[in-house]
Amino acid sequence: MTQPSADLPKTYDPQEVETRWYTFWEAQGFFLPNLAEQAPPFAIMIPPPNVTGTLHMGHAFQDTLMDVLTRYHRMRGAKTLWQPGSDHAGIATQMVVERQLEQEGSSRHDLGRAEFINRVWQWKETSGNVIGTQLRRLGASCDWSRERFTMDEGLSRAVTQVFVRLFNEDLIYRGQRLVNWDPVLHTAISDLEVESEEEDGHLWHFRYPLADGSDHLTVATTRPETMLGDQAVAVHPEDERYTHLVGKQVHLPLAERPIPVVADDHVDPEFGSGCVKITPAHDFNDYQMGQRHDLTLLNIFTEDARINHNAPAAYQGLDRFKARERVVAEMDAAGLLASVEDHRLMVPRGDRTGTVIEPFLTDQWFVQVGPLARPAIEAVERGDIRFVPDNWAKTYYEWMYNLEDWCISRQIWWGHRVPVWYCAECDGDHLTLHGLGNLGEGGTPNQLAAHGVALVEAINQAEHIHVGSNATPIVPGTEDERPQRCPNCGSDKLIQDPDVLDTWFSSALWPFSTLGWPEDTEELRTFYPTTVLVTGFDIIFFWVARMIMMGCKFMNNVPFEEVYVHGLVRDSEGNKMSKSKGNVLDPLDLIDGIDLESLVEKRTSALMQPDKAKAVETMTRKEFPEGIPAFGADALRFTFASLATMGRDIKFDLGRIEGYRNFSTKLWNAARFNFMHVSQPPEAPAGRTWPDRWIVSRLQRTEAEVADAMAAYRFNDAGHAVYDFIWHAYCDWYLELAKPALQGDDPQAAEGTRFTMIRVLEAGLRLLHPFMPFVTEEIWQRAAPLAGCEGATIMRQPYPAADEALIDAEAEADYAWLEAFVGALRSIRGEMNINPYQAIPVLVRGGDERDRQRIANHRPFIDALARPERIDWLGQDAEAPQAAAELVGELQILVPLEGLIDLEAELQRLDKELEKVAGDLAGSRKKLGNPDFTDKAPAEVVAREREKLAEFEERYNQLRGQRDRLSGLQE
RNA sequence: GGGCGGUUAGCUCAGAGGUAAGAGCGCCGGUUUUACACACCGGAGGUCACAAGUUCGAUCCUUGUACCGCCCACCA
Repeated sequence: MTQPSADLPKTYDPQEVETRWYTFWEAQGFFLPNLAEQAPPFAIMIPPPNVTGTLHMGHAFQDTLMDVLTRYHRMRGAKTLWQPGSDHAGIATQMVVERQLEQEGSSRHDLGRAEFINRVWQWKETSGNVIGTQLRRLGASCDWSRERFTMDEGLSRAVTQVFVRLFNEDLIYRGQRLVNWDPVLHTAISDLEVESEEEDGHLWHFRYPLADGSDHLTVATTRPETMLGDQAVAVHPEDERYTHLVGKQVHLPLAERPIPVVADDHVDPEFGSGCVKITPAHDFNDYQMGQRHDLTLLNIFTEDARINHNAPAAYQGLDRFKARERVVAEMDAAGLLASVEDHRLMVPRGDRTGTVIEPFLTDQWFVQVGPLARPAIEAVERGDIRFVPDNWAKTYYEWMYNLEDWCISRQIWWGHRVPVWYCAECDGDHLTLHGLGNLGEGGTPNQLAAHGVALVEAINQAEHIHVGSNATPIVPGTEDERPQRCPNCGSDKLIQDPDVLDTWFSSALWPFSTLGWPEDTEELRTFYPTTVLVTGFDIIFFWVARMIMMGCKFMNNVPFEEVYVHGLVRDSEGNKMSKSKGNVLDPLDLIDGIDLESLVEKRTSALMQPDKAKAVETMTRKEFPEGIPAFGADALRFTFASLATMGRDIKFDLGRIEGYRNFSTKLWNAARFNFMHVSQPPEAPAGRTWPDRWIVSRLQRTEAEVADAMAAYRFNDAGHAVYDFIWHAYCDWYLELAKPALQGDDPQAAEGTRFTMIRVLEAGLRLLHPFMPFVTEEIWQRAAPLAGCEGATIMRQPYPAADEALIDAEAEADYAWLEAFVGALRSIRGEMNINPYQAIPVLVRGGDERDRQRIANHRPFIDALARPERIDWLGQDAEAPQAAAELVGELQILVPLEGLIDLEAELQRLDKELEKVAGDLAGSRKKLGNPDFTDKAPAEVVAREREKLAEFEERYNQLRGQRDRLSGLQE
């Protein structure tokens, strides 16, 4: 068993403590749920980070919230699973490894498919999943024994199952469609992976001559190069300028072929000339119009967006942007360029490569989402899934009602390969094998056979296989991994579809695939549906919606009951953090610290535009002149929890984390104080003093507050309640109130105080543990035995729950009185600049019997906290000396001025106070003078207002009298 | 074009139809007291973006305006 050091240093050193405890927890298996336990389940699936990724602030934020929830529910007795894992991140990972190969002067094509995939696995084993280590540093209490990877055998089987079942239900189909094509990656991507930004461009106006040479039409385009694929010119059917031309032909320049003029509602007569060129194979709108008018789909691009053989010879092989220049130049030369104007337009770019995406005509696999969407929408409507905050449900509906079919095939190598085969014999003409190495150039199976090439060998060697639209898919039977023979001809020469599935296809299954589906496992029965999903709004469409669809489809139940949607972590200026902007903070640097030079180096090395390095450096040096100190994981976690307010982005500033680092130190020192006074378990006292009863009462209130806040995912409120309790109630007041007894000469009183002091500390540690797991464990290990607790770890102790019976109104009233009394004296001291250690004589007057008793009973506390020299009662009519005065209820507290206080200063102070009370008084009178208020407002509100008025009046008169006496004496 | 969110103390943010709007940081003044200067004590600081409406009462509800931000959408 790990033990905290016997002599606690003055300041808490998180680094050593944190790693020590994490190792212990993990080794002891404290993170694993006990399936045999009779307890309600609580499960959270981690949104699987990319295996290529490192922990950024967004992760750290999100994972902190998940861990707070996990630890909280675990301590509350739930059978708790936080399921960790990572995502194979097809495109991202493939890019990482390809970049490596590039540095070695190689490429994936040099390696071939099988070898390349090998290489990726190798990379994954050695350097993948850095995040796992980082999560541990953060304190994440995931069940690492159940860690999953989306390409694990089990998860891959789930992918195949899902694909085959959807395919057999016609919910997955293959089709030739216009898709978003990334010419750098040579793959299709989904709509969601395209990010459109407004950019500066031009609008070119071209003249297309009529075929009969009589006139011309002017069309406007932002993409001149696509004209090589134009199939028509469209005008609005009611546009009188052009109706007579509909049905005629224009001559398409450069391509030198005739195309028709068609009429279509979609054309906006107000825009440009009111004529639109139609390129059905290269624009989504034009594709639609092409369908309506039965136009040919003429593709003029290659896979890397060069001009292909369908265009005039002079253009073939040209890059799209070069082709654009050339088209413009030639049109201009031919006198057909009418004008050019500047134009802002939305440019679609790939979210990974940043390259301009092309609408491109290819064969792809799609999920028909309509039938899947309906139950998923209903699940949220019915309340089976609740979004927190609930406005996100609207965003969800909005998207779900407008779903387009989901393109799930990707032309990359790293990922789950589409579980579809084709028969080389039956489909001998529809399959083309490319890059066969020494077997030759390639060709269809039939052609290869004609040349005497062994098909199986060719299949194995093919670097790329093209599957024609008419090929017949063969999918595995439900239990099989792959079909052995063609069901049609019995041939075993089957060729697998070359595409892999969108990464999100497998992540959509995460909530059940990680629990063992399609097997009916105990974990699945126990933890599905999971309790809550914690995620950012940015992946509601990518991931959340798809999990709901898949869960409803394959589990007949929602994947989670609640979705907590958090905001984005931004820098202190409110900018999105990004490496290319050089404004990122690494959560690990906040935990362990980093010196300025390293920080500057780190931030300037990953810039997109290297010329910004100077600015980034200046900014960094200004913001972090001393670098970043090691705040510790606890401080970082508490900061995130405190900033986690509903549906709002958070700006991360160092002041906040510094404050919470201080909080951990504060707690540390409160513990040191305890250990100074408590060395063995104190005896339970026969009766408790009022400060003891008060702090216990206050603890119950805090516990209730935390429970309410946690139930509503109000992490900030929960954190604040604990903070306020520990710092302001326990440290500032309770420990100060404990000192007289601890240092006094009544051993029984001291023992009773020790008893309460250590037990409240212990409860406070448990209360705080989900937020600050490390420092609480470190202290708890030592405090627990003294507080009569047993156990190997705080993280498996029961979470403190409020006990109504321990709420003590009387003790709370005593405390409130004392706080006011002491506060009054401190305020006089503070404002009159009296040294805190100079004893001051105090006179009291007025008040009631209760006040008398309290002054007598609480005298030791008053002495300790306010240091009066003596307290004397003054008769109601007795002449008071010149004095500074405060009021506690009706009790007047006077501090004689003589030798202590400046009369002028006290008069000013009184005037200020009088002014304030006069304002309150007037407000209250006005309110009560309004018959509408007294008649219509609820009786209790009116009654409370009357009480208030009486108080104000009393207070005002007292202050007035004091002021008059003082100024009278002055004259 | 549609939708969503924001505007409260110098800064970062909480907040509820009804006392006198809060916290942390920062600021000002005081204190090295035997847990803690990463501390303690006292204090200053807000027309709750603007306008109208509902109400006995609005900073909170409604509508509108302004500014900021985000998401979605096919105007070439």
